[in-house]
Amino acid sequence: MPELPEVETTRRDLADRISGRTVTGVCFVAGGVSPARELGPDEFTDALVGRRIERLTRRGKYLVMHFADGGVLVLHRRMSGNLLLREPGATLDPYTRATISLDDGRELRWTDLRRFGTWRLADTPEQAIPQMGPEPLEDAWRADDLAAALKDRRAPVKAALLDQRRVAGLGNIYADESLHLARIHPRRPAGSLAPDELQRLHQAIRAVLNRALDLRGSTSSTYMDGMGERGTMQDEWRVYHRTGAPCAECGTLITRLVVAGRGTHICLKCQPPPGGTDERA
DNA sequence: CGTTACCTGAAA
DNA sequence: TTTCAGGTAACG
Repeated sequence: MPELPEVETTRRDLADRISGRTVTGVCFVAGGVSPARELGPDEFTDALVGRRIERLTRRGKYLVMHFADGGVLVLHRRMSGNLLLREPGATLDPYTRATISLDDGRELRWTDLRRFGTWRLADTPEQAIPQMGPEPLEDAWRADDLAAALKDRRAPVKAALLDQRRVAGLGNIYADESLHLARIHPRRPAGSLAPDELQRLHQAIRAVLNRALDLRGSTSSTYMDGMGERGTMQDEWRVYHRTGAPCAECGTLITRLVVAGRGTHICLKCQPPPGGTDERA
């Protein structure tokens, strides 16, 4: 899915453009699973129409639309969801599953090829968002916090990075990219990292996420920002989706393996396997 | 802990 | 035809 940088890019694109607008209509495209799983389309529409959008925030990979009455609409894009703001009469976007009409005539469109994305209405964000770890781009997040989150864990460090309860917002792309930048093998037990490795990983996560934010995220197939444009971070991927291509650091060909059930991309020379044993794809 | 399920393709 | 897919929840 869109990970932290992609969700934050969308938030920045849309926040000022939809703040102050009132919802005038909601339409769910018929057929298939609706993003609003908990309420029927009519009920959901009734619950949204007439409410004024006050601001748009983000927590991990969740987008939160705050209404003037204090309630929230919490969106999660999962694998292929996008939230686009379109002008009146704009041509239809592929895989549009739902639309929210605004009082300036513009329309928010929810596109989602795989239909995994979810919308939840709640009184507060906490009601709709599960417990989640710290935001890695906040100043308050230090190497010590990462160390504490990984301490005593025997799970592969990559699995720990993908666990939103330890750090919020990392997904498969930026976990792989961060581990390569930090020169750490994804199968290393999380609790086995030395202090200097934790330091490097902490710094790498920040560097990778900040660079991705500068480049407005990564687009490989379905991701788009709030205006429907592509990000360009994919042009700087070090390992992700680069199986068989040379590592920019040492020229070794990038290997693909499966860790924590996810496709994982590494340079075996830059990221030596744990235990000295040979590791293959 | 790892695996499966959810859904619909796109790419090999 | 088969594999892979940016995420999570549920299951064993």
